[in-house]
Amino acid sequence: MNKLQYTRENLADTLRRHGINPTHQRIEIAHALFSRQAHLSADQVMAIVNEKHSETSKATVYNTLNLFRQKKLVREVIVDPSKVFYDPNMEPHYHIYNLESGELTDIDASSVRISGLPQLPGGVVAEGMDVVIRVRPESDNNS
Amino acid sequence: MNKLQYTRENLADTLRRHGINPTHQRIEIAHALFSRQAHLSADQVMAIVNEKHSETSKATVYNTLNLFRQKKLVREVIVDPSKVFYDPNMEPHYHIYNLESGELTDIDASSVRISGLPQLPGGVVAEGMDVVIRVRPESDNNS
DNA sequence: GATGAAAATTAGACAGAGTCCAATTCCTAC
DNA sequence: GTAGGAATTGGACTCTGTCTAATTTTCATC
Ligand SMILES: [Mn+2]
Ligand SMILES: [Mn+2]
Ligand SMILES: [Zn+2]
Ligand SMILES: [Zn+2]
Repeated sequence: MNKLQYTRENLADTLRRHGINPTHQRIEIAHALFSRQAHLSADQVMAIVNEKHSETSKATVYNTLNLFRQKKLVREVIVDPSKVFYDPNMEPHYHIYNLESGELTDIDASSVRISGLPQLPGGVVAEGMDVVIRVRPESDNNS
Repeated sequence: MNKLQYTRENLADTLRRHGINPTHQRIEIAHALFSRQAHLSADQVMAIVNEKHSETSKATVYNTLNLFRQKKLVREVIVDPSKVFYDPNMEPHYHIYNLESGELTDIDASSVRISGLPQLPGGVVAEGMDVVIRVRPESDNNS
């Protein structure tokens, strides 16, 4: 499925293919997301990118993640009311969200069949569908 | 479907049935949500409850909405990264979210059929499933 | 009706995510 | 190497939501 290594060179090409000028900061942010194939918050991206030596500002992290989203290089996952997650997996897929741990897991969409959705109201076009299964550890009476 | 009027008296009974002590503030907050049958943010609830004369603090609005959620009187809808919506409709249903206007519309779940979802990982139990169709006005190249 | 304890409410300080802006730095084309 | 547009930066700012200690309300018991 993932044919190529996430080297800086390959990532720069990917950025160019998405119409994004591949700067040093942008490549590092892309590397953080793609090499891990994980759902990361802006804060987590910031920490990863600056762990060796500080080199990318908060403003740039937010600017870049929004740019990536606009250019459809990553998608946003809105499940935690306190922060957005960024997902480098653009294949159609759904999520399991553990309310206790905050852990976010992918569900492959190819096996899932959804039918009976109504017509959309006029004048709008669907941009995507999010499916989130909220789960809790067994026998947990809280929150 | 909604057999009874949302009078303060009936709402007080509903609160009691959910194990919630029906105080003046809690009844007003319930009334804001149920009489409108709308998806409201904490801020909107606050504005409605205080529009005649200020009588409910921000802390109480947040406390009460969280209490209602715990007691399963309302549900949270997480679609806007900047705020949570509270939904008095506890019937299984899904949502259409207009990314441009922020408008949130219900989709009746009874006609929707979802199959092929994988087994949940062990040790967790599903608390619910959220389905959100993100839409945009036709021919809108932005955001 | 007074008394006291538990429950609820409150103002305002606080925290964290995300945005904005003006100043600086970086790239690229000449 | 110069000019100009693009990108980055620190830090102030906004907004949603939480926390806390003080006050008010509720309610059972005398
Ligand atoms: Mn570096
Ligand atoms: Mn009133
Ligand atoms: Zn994912
Ligand atoms: Zn709804």
